[in-house]
This record gives sequence, structure tokens and C-alpha cells, in this order.
Amino acid sequence: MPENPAAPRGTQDILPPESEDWNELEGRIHALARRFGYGEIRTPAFESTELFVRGVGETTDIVEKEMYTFKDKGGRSLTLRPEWTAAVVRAALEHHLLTQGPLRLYYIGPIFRYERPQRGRYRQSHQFGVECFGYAGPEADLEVISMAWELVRGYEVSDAALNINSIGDETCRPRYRDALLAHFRPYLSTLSEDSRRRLERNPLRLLDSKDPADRPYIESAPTFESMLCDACKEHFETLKSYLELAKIPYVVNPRIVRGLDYYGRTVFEITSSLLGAQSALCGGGRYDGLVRELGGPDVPAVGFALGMERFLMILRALGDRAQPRRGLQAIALGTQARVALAPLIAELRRKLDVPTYADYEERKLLAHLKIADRNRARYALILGSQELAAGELLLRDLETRSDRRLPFDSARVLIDTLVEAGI
RNA sequence: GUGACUGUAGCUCAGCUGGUUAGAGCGUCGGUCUGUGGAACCGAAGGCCGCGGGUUCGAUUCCCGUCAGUCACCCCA
Repeated sequence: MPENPAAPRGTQDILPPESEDWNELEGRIHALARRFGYGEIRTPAFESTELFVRGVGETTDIVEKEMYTFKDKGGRSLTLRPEWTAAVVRAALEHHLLTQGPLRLYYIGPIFRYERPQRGRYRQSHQFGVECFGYAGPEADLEVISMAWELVRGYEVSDAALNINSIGDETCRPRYRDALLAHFRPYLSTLSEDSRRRLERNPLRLLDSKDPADRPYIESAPTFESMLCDACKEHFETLKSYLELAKIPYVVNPRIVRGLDYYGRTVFEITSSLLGAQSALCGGGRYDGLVRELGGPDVPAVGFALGMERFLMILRALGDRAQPRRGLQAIALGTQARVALAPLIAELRRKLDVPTYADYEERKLLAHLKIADRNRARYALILGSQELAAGELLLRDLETRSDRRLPFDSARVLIDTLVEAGI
């Protein structure tokens, strides 16, 4: 279709009725955040390129090949937000939010990454995430993991699995890196090409390789858990006991390493088999060094990001819930009736908080009832010549198929009737 | 970025080894039907067979390119 414009590759329009699912999910997210005492932050869709280069890490895939970077007319290099955390930290610093003690923020909105699209992976996608600043202890780790888990559990996603790991801090990570290098170097020639590259760039990533050729060497590699320094070890052990007390099931997965530079100590992922290869529904962890890296004070932080498209994909796979009937369909038969009904429709829309549907074409009653059915209306409000003559309205319950006659004059009675019926 | 598969009506798909006017189901519209609907029956509208090029007397079908989707890798939410 070169003649007609199409949405750019990897982007999508969200239309009714699916947009209703988005609204529902966002509603739950706002309620969840409120319960945990998090405030919403909204930041610009683009930032200076430098922010992400410094925040995300120069050698990460995101920065090296996935950013939508452009120059504006003033010659500034700008980048469409590829992730929220760096932007949130920037905003928190700019507005001095971190000078007033701990800070809890959450966000919902789009991110942009130039990737090859496939299901569950798009060039514009949406994330819900939280950032908890100011607490170095594992209580904060538990808090953010609980939030993610609550959301997932609230939807009864039965196959969701929480994977956790610790990737140490400045004292033990270099040690572990060296140990990994020493472990893999003898096998350099037999490793996959990707893994040879990874060994140089980011040896931790190698643990996540799916190439069967690498398997045996990965199996025999030292685990990070065995090489954590005392402080990191204690942090991790305490978090695990907290999770147990909170009855949040988890598995320690040494292959969880995260692709962004700023993570340290706790990292976690929530995965679902319903997502195929893009199995990560939610990913996060601790990033105690990031605020300082971006020019701020030494403030510890922990957070996560959850892929909204992926989450909705799971909910859809879990089965469509039959939509309940809601609201009413206003049906006028004949010009006179249509004229008489119009003001009543306006009034109902003002006073009821369920939908009032209306069709203004001249149709047979059956055709109107079909439309009411398609709209999943609970009631049909019918005004035809008979009712008009009698000064009445016919209120039909489309579920029980029962009729009631009401005086036409009194919208009040009608509204009371509907409210009373609990529509 | 790498490899593979797929693009036919609004949607889901059929179309045998190239051969006249391109098929179904669902949906839409109309009728049976001024009065209890989700149905049934009858009828209609709706297609540059993704787009461009090539091979051929002839291409929806074969080849190349391109755009888009899907799967895996890479990476990640």
C-alpha cells in the first residue's frame, strides 16, 4: 500500500475495544501505586542524547544501535527515550527531589528502540515502571518486587515466574569478571562467535547465551553467588528471606544479568512462557551508582520496568472474559419519537455513569435491538407510536427479556429505576 | 543486524503442477419482519491477489527486488 500511508514499522494503533483493556490495566496500575505510596512522574518523550549515553552505558546495545537519535534545528543531539530510568533520575536531580530524603516515583508511557520487530517487541512500546530512591537495604528491593508481583498476581497469571540474582557491587564484580574471563579464555576457540564478542565486551552476558555450543562451559562456570563479597551476600540472603516471609515464590537464576550498565546487586525478572522467546514481562534491579553517575549525590535506588504490550498479550492468551452487559440503548421508532427522545438521551448521558447508546437511523425495531445487542447494552429504552400515544416508555431488560412501562415525562423515575436495577 | 516462513474481500482463510468473468465462512447492508432481539432463510455490496520489476502467448501462481507481519538468533520490557 505505497499509495496510502501506513503506521511506521514496529508501531501500532490501539483501537477500541482493545483500548479498553489498556485503560483497565492503567487503572489498576494507578491504584497499585497509590497503595504503595508512589507518585506519578511524566517526562519528555525525548532528552539530550548525552543523558542516555551516560545513564544506560556507552557500550550497551541500546545506546550503540537502538536509539532514535536526531538533531533538532538548533543543532542539539536529541534521543527519543529508549528507557525511563535515566530520564527519571535526570528529572529528580533537576528538580532537587533527592535532597528531601527517600523518593518513590512511577511512570507509564512509551519508549522507543530501533529493533527488528516481532511479537512482543516493537519500536514504540509502553512501560510501567517504578523507582525507589534513598534506601540501600533489601527492604526496598522487596517493596518494588512486591509491587510487580502484586500486579501480576492480581490478574491471576498462573505461569509467571520470578527470577532473582545478585550481580555484586564495585568490590566483587571486578573479581567475578576476572574469574569468568579466566574460566572461558581456554575455550575461546570453541565458543560461539557471539560469545567471543561478549567475552570482551561484557563477560556476564555470556552466561545468558542460548548457543548449545556454549552450554557445557557455562554449566561449569563459577556462579556469582559463590563469589559475592560479604556485604552483597548478606543483602542477597536477607532479600531471599524477606521474599519467603512475604510468600512470593522465586528462583535464584544465575543467568539473569541485565543488559544495562547501571545495575548492581539485586537483579530480577518476571517471565511467562506465554510470551515465547520474548519471555521477560518485567525486569529490574538495584542501581546504586546511577544517580552519582549522572552528577547527583550518592543515592541508592531500586526499580523495575514492565512491558505493557507483553502483559496485555498474556492477559489475552489467558482467555477473553465475556463482557457483561452495560448501559442502555435508546430506540426511537419514527420521526416524532426521535424528536421526543433526543432530550431524554442527553439527560441520561448527563446523569448515568453507564453508557447510553443511540442510533439515529430509521430502522425496524428488530434492527435496533440487534444494534443494542452488539453494543452489549443491558437495557433497551423503546419509544414508538404506541408509547408516544400513551405517554409511556418501554424499558426492556435485554438479559431477562422482561418489559416495564414507565411514564415518559419522568426521567427521574427512569434513572431511579436503572440505578435501582444496578446497571 | 543475521537466518527462515508468510502477505488473496473489513476479519479468518481456500485457490491442484501458470490458463477465460477470483472463492468460502464470519462481518456489513437490504428483504422475509411495526414490535421480544443474539437466529434462520433469500439477496446485495465489497478485490490493482501487499507494491515494483522480470520470465511467458498468458502470472494470484514461477524468479528478483521492496515494504509489512510472524518465528528463531541478537537484545530486551
